[in-house]
Amino acid sequence: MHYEYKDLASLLKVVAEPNRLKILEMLSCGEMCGCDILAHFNFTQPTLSHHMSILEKSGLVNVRKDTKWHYYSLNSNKKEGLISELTQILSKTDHCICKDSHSNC
Amino acid sequence: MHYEYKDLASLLKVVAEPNRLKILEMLSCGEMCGCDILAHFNFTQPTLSHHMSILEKSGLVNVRKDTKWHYYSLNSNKKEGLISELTQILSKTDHCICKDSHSNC
DNA sequence: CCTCCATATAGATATTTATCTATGTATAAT
DNA sequence: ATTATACATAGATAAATATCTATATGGAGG
Repeated sequence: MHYEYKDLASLLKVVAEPNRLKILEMLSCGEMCGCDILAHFNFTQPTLSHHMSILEKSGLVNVRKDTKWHYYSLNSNKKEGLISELTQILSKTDHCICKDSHSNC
Repeated sequence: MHYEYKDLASLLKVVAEPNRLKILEMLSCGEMCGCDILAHFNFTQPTLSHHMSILEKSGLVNVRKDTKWHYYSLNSNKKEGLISELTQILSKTDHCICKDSHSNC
């Protein structure tokens, strides 16, 4: 299995969760602190902490810590990288994976 | 929770799996039958059947059944819809979700 | 110093899911 | 007819994960 599939799939998994999608959409408008994000959801604070940790580790979201508050923002480069990688892998290219194989496809 | 998040997240979940990503990349070159797809993987035939069923149900992949063989192909409309929805939800828009809320974001 | 507030961590639980083996079904070929 | 091939289904299992309650940490303000 090529690494690119695993890496892209991991990043897609981060995005493939309704609450995290909504968080990312909110952050597309500009940075927000955790407590303001939390106000838009029904789940508890530890659950938000869990989601923010996943978003942070993925690189899709940056954090700026100002004393008590953590301000989260979207990492545009990572976002664009995700979209372009997904677009590319789903598009017909000159280098077709099937042509490398011994299989008769 | 808005339906759009759940629906888009479901579709992203289909794509957020390394083997399915590879299958989709293979299908971007043109249609293939199951047995030829299987030749590119280490898992068993029932596992491929499971993945193809998920891809089919999501609408990302179409099937043409010719007697013994099932020929799978990428549904370009669905693919483009996925990419455009993801792009849109991650982009700054006039209608910001935060501006609808009573929260002070 | 004590109390609120923002966030993180620990630990438990229920659900989802990717995989396997075993088996069924349907078509093709000999 | 019997055998081989392509695919699906059933049932089991192990791993991942989204959520909760309870608790810890650390800064702000009285």
